[in-house]
Amino acid sequence: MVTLKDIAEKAGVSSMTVSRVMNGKTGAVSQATSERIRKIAQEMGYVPNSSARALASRSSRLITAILQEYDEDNNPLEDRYTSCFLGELALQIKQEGYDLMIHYVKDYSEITYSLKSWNVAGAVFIGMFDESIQKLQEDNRIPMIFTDSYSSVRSITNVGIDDYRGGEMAAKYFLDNGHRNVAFYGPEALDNGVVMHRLQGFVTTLRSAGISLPPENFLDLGVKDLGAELKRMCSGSDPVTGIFTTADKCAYQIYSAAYHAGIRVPDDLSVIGFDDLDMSALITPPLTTIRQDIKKKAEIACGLLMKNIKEPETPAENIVLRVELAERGSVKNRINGEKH
Amino acid sequence: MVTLKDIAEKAGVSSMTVSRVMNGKTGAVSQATSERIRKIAQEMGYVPNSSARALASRSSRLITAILQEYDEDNNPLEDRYTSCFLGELALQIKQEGYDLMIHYVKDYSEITYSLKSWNVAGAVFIGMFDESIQKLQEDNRIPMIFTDSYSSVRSITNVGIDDYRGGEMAAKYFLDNGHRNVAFYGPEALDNGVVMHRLQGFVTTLRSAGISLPPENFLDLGVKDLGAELKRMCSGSDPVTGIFTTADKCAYQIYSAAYHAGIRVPDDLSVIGFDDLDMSALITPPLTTIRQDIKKKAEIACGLLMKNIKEPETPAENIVLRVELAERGSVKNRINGEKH
DNA sequence: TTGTAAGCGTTATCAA
DNA sequence: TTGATAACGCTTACAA
Repeated sequence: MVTLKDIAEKAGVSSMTVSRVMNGKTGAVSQATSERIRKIAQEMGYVPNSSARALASRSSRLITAILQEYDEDNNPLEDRYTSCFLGELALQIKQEGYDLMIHYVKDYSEITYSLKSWNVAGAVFIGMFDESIQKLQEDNRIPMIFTDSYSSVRSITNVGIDDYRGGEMAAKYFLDNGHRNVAFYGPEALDNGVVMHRLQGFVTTLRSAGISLPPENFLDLGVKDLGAELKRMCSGSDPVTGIFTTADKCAYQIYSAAYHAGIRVPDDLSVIGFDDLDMSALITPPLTTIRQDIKKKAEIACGLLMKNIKEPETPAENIVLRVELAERGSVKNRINGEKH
Repeated sequence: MVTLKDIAEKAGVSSMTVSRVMNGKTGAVSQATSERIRKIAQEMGYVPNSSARALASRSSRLITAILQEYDEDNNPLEDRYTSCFLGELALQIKQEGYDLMIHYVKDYSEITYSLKSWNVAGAVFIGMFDESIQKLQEDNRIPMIFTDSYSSVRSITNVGIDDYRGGEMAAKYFLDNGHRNVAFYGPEALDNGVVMHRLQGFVTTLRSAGISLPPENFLDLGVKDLGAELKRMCSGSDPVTGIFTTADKCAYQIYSAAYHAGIRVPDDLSVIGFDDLDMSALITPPLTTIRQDIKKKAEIACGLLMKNIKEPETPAENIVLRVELAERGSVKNRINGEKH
């Protein structure tokens, strides 16, 4: 391993001088020595020891991404939304010259560990951490960026989207296309800020058009036989004609279940998703969905993080990104028969 | 920040004693002191400083996953195969008590940095690194696990699958179902060991049945208008009836292009994919594909890594996992008309 | 069973 | 513009 000292000896200077050069503290070192040292370091294949750096400077150029580890069969990175976000984050963080660790955490002690153990410069939280936020802030003074949080704690920096508006748009689109009996498919809403707001936007908009969602039109993610439920809904004298779901990946499940149950999308059942994953444009029929810009979210998360690292006194801010309707082919217009 | 020294003072012992306790070097410390120290550490919220540890012990409980950064529009983690592998790897590595960094790398110097800078205990390479392997091994003495490598360097530890066999199975399945004119869709094969072997297995099997793949039946990933190409192939006096592709995600593209071109899968065109991503069972028709066990691959990669960390003299081994045919609904039997 | 001393590679601080 | 020295928090090696 090549150290500062090795280079210093070869160059006939002190290791401090080398340190200054390696850190680009030019202006403090003469042009000539600087050049010479840089060259020697290059030749010897010097790579700075980040551990030593972190120890001596009490901070590191290291960011940790904290993901919630639901359970062992449900890996966060198997979720396309999450992997897409993390991928973009990784790219951005690299561009800023930082390194990235990923930490799956199950409980509070694991979060603490991941924050303190490596003297990380900052952290990005991916997933639901609303309950821990208060304590997290008291216990740590490092910049933390949350995503999609609806925590009541005002002093956190968060990047999210307008979930309520997304639900609104979906409802409005169903209404505009002549759907009067619609359903919802998603996780039980109350334990998740994001889902709850999407659902609220959806339900409220329907209600103001005089339409209510009866309990039997709520399909839980854990439902045993989705196809059978769909069949039940889509039959009878007043069949459900449209279903809104809280994530595109759930829409894919609906497509599959519908196919096997002999229900045609969108002729028998229209579907609106949420996220606009790249797959959504590829499936048949292409999925009409509420689009959010995941990459932009990651970009902003990284930007906020850097800002907070450089200026620790930056006030907390909550950024809400827009959503938009990606109009494709999974909703049937029941007025003129067209498919969007 | 709570340090060993803080705990030591509170407990009235030396920091070495605390260190021993924290590292579970029980047997070297009396039961009583051990208990007491553990309790104090707990109360004070002690978290070991990994940087200091790494520095002092010249090794860290840190693994780096090295991913190839193709270009900025093509993030490795957007690839479902990669994110699935990495997700499982993250889980496994956590279970072993190690931390995980991810490094996107573009050139050799970036690999070197990611290996040396943090004194990592080991590295897992995801993607193609065949050219660098030789130099990598000379420059570094840490355990390195490669995946899907067809490097000619014999002394590397690798986990891969039987790509050739996968191609073989696809060809055989087409033949068994009465397809005589088939095509291939994938990246230009020569620059990628995995693709090349899949293709070879495919082509060789066809050839021994007296069938050859004319150049116009090779579709490049970069083709401008996939739908038009498909249309061209599927028309004429001797239309292509089946297409094999090197990854499920490419099969999805085929589905989409076929749909828009008015080509029915599998009635007009049968499709066989590779990987068996979770989406493949969900799309319509469900995709017949060559399945590989991505999670198992990650599990084995982690296992090999740990073995190499604990016993540095472990000889190199190349593990080849089986593939199998996931028979679903995207291949039509041209003999009896059934769809698999 | 416990402690002392030295040192890991770097940076902060102060002095020259 | 440069260098000496003392940390940073921990572990290794050895001593008691």
